[in-house]
Amino acid sequence: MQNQHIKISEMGRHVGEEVLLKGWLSKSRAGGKVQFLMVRDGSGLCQAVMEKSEANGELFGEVKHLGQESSLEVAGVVREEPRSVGGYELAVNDVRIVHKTEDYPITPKPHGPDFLMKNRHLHLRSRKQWALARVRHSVIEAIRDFFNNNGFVLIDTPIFAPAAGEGEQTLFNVDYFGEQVALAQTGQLYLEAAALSHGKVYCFGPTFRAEKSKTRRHLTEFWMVEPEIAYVDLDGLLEVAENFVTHIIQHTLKHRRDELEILERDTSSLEKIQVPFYRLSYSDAVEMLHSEKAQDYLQGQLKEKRGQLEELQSSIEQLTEEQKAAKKQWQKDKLTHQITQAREQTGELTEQIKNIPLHMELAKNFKWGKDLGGSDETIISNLHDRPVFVHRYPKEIKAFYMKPDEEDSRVVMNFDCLAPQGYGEIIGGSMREDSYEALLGRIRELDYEEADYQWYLDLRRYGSVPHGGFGLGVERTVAWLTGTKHIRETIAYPRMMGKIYP
RNA sequence: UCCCCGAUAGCUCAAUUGGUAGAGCGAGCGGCUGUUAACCGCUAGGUCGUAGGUUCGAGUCCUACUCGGGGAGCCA
Repeated sequence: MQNQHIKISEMGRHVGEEVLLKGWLSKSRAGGKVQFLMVRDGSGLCQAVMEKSEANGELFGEVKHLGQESSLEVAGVVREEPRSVGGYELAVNDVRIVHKTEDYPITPKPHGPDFLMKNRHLHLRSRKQWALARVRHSVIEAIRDFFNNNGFVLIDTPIFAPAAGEGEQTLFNVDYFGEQVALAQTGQLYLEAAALSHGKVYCFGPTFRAEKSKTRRHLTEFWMVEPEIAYVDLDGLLEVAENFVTHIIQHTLKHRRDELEILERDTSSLEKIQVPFYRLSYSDAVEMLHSEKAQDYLQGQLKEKRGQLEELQSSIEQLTEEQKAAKKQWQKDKLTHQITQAREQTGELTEQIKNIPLHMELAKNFKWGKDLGGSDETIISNLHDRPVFVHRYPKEIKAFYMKPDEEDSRVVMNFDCLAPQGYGEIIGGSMREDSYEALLGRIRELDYEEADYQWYLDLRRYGSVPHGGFGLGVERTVAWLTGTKHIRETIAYPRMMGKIYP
């Protein structure tokens, strides 16, 4: 074991050399005279091939009985091998067993989400979860780079917060030396204060929402980055936001190709994305929902889904035939599994088909003044091939600190950014009310506790300037970039309603 | 909070109209020189989520509860 220890990702540079890999056995296939060990070491995956010889007979037998996820060190010669993952493999000379694992719970077969979440601490080792974590890492790297390289100063805002930022019902309450405080839902108010010191600032950390939402888009603890800029207007904010999102995409595409491929993400829709994004006022969005175009789109969807359903049903019939004809038991089971899956998809499609007329009704009858629902957002984002900014929402459905539009006092100067392909809202932002009187009026109108907001009002007493900012949800962004259906896989230890272990 | 679906072996799932619990994978043992969800043979593995009810008889029907999945509302 004198060989140089290298990472699997570096194997291409060591062809023909004797090296040492240190890692874990992710899978193995044993033959009588040769066995294939799939080794992972955190940097990648490598097939190590061990041939039985007179000298290594005992070791060969021992390695053969190693359980999945045993940890080991493997010495051998790197060689090119097109049949192997990554194009290289290791011809094994020696193996040192570090730890023998027995009965590893997660097998290379399908598992249910509940089981995987209960074994999240082990699930993190699986290939897709590994890839997902690395994409997340790069997304966060891109976020930090963008702000650090564009003159923003990082400000860490508190997690114990005395007053509600928005929506008082969704707070997690904490006992703070006998006083009831809440876990922060946003750092924004504190950030506004800091923006008046530095001009451009951002905060980045976890935020907490006690929303009782059990959907694929919600967590109770999620990471949000929030920039805040002094002397900016709404157009300026939109420009920052679109440059920011584009930077994240390009950075990820540049550094995480392999991971996106493991995740089977079709990157072509991401490659296309460039500035400027579409800009649509709320009022125009409402009109779009009422338009022929929206109805046509939904009709098209209906037709497409029905086609898919028919296709699925005929494939189920075919699979059933095949299953009857299958001789081997394992073939039958494989087909049974496929049929089960197809049936599940059928159920999903049927549900979607059932919902489309409902969505058509919702869109057609959408009343100005209401908030956009999930289906409305999906319609709007799917009518565009790039992200869409929807701006200037009705004042009544938005937070107290948002600044009304001078040209139309019914709406505020805010915006949401809708990611394509129905991944929903990834950004929410606004211009902030900078007039003392107007802000105080709003606080009184909504019957908030005036005393709690004195420091916030101070910002309008002393050198108030036009300012604004936005927040981007990391998990939703990662879900979109990776094409992950459920947000719970985009963070190592998801916190959701009723889920706190491990 | 509301609506829909589900809970059977370690895992993924079967079990006809209610009639004494099955398979694959995984695990163990053996066989096989290159496997890509390998393959072949054998072995072990179960309080059918919990509690009650209907019935001669309940995994299957009914009620309540618990847990999970999907969605609505709300949101990033």
